[in-house]
Amino acid sequence: MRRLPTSPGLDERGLQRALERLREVVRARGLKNSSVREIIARAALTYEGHFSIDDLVRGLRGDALVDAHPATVYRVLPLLVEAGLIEATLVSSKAGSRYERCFEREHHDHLVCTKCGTVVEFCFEAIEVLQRDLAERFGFELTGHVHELFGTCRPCKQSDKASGGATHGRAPSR
Amino acid sequence: MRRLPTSPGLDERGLQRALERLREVVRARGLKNSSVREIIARAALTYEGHFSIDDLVRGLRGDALVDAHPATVYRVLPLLVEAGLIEATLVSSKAGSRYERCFEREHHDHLVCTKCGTVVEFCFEAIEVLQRDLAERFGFELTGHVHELFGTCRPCKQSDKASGGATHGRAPSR
DNA sequence: TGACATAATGAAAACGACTTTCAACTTCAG
DNA sequence: CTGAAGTTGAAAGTCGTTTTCATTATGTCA
Ligand SMILES: [Mn+2]
Ligand SMILES: [Mn+2]
Ligand SMILES: [Zn+2]
Ligand SMILES: [Zn+2]
Repeated sequence: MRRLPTSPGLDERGLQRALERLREVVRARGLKNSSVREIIARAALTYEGHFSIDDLVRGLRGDALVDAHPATVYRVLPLLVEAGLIEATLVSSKAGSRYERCFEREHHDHLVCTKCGTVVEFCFEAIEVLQRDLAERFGFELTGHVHELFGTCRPCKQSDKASGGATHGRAPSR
Repeated sequence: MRRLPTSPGLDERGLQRALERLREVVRARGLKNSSVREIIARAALTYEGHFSIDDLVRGLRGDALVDAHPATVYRVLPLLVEAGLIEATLVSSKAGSRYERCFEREHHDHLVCTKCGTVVEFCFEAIEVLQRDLAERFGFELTGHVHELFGTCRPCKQSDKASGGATHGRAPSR
């Protein structure tokens, strides 16, 4: 059982490898290259942590790069998923989808504090193995899984006990 | 690792216990009793399997009982969740929420065939234990989790191989 | 180096699940 | 019984996401 360090954004060399992979998918699907798409891909790949579509759009504007239209971002993200650059994550949040880079990162799942929104990323091989066993037992070929744990982190537990409800830090992100 | 049998709807005695629990919550929250709410609760508790809000509304109409307005169902379901009668399930389906009875049923997670929609309900204590260990390791007090496995069931795998794409049974339920 | 076919884009409208508003209707304590 | 307060259906509103459509960008083939 290992906690993963916060993922830094991809560096320029990694970015090049990722964009190359994107271009392969674009070629394979008979699409055309587009600078806007690559700008969105760069923003997604260099984002540190989990992001919503809105985070990305705002980030683009903030970076003073050409800002892409939300509709375009909505169109591009599925392509980035197909290319294996990003993946949907924290799927059980009822408010909008969230994504994170998966390109050149290892698989992990999430432990979330429902009070303050803290997210711990972990990699637990024993559980992964049991999941595979289970799928095999039932004759399924496993293609993916969603595994999110919810609870109260230690700081939240303590401030709950002490002050009867005040939070210790940032508010839950939605 | 155990596969759960398909849950039959609750029988009349169980229904009475469940409604009693609902009435306790209603009382505790200073609400009033309502026949419509109990009709919706009955429909939810006797539904066999996983249901969407729409399934429930249609079921009510079909049973020739008083049909409740969708808005009312949307209002009542959270109360049933609070009372521990039902819970949200199959949360990663991007289309509307799904629920299932949890009152007098044991906890379980889901293995879903993404081709045909088949859902296998399983109970895997070893994984449950590891989840608790993990949360404790990181100082979290665990309150819940979402665990859904995705894959291809044996029939789908075989029809894929044989006919190059035809499904063996019903289509994926969204 | 065009010129054409076709993909990509922004803007706005449409969508769908869900929530809120509001007037009419129940429920229930006094 | 009566009134205060919760509940309901109907309709409007919200919000994330998708679709439509006119315009612009890309790439292939003269
Ligand atoms: Mn993550
Ligand atoms: Mn189930
Ligand atoms: Zn916390
Ligand atoms: Zn199947």
